[in-house]
Amino acid sequence: MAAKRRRTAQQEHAADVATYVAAGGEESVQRVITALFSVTKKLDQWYVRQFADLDLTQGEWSVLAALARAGDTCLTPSQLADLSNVAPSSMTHRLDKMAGRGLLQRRPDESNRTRTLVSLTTDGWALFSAAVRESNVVESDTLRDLSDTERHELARLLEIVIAGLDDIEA
Amino acid sequence: MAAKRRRTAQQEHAADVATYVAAGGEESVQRVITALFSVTKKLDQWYVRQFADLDLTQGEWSVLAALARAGDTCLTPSQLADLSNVAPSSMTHRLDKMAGRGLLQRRPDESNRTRTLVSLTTDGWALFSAAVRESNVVESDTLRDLSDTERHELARLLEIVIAGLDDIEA
DNA sequence: ATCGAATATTTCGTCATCGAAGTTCGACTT
DNA sequence: AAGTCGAACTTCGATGACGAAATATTCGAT
Repeated sequence: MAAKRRRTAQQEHAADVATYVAAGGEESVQRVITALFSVTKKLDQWYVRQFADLDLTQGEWSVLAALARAGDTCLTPSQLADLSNVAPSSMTHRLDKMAGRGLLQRRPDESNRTRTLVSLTTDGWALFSAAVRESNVVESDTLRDLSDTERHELARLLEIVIAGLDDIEA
Repeated sequence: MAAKRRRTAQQEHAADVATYVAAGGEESVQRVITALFSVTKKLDQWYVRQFADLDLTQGEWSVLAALARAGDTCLTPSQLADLSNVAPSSMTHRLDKMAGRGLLQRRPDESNRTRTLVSLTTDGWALFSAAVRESNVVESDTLRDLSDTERHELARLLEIVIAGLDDIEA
């Protein structure tokens, strides 16, 4: 039962923020960033479990999702490596395995033969869809205490952040 | 210049959400979750770069941060593995390395000699503090388009989510 | 008191990932 | 038109992470 916990997640979170502030972080920044990672960390744990049912690692999922988001457009191994936050050399073996399972296919780019074009197979799309519907369950649970208005507001604020992300690294 | 991009991050994000919804996800859920991971993914990229300056991998950072958040309380390797989202067996070598660098120390627990207690050294605390101040820079940049009121609201909404996290897995 | 189950840590074999070097191809220069 | 530079992908050696088994200690039951 939840009442047995000595410290609630809220108190835990507040203490963590205090630690980062004491070490030199700004309060208004750390409060948001720490909360962000608390949520995604829990989500990551659940993804590992759920994807195991589908014989899918997080690395494979990131490839699957990147290709699905690209829609009809084929992607190159380099692009997939970028989108998956992984070294290009790591993508070779990962694509080998996934192609072996029939999730995707590689074909040479006719217009530029140094490139390889990767696209999802029907099985790949089916697995993507299954994974989305599975993960939507825990994601929905995660947000269950937020009203529709609050979800909308949360999305709006995060989208403001996203809009500014690409201009920062310059 | 930002105007050169064909699709803005906003449009990209909207298209991604549409893909997940088409695959069977709920719109109000996917809009939030997708945005969440967009932000943390970019942050992760920056952390890798910044921590490289301090000779720190993300795995080592998670150990450092967990010990710092624990404050005076010592943690066991198992607890650190849980908090870092890695297998307990992976923690052994990681602690070996960090102890070798003088960042932390291991000592046997007198009251239960199957346990080992890990705590930060002065050097460990110093590195933690340096890392927090470094990462606060990009984190602050990330939130630069949000007003104080908006940051507060964003933190508030995320904290609602956090408060419900522990009751879900049951 | 002793035996058995449970917990905490480490060791070991295997696989994934990384960075660097190698290979092949396209683009640009002269 | 040949040569050089750069880009894309792969191969290779080394490091890190995982799961299963081994070791050591505690707790509970007979």
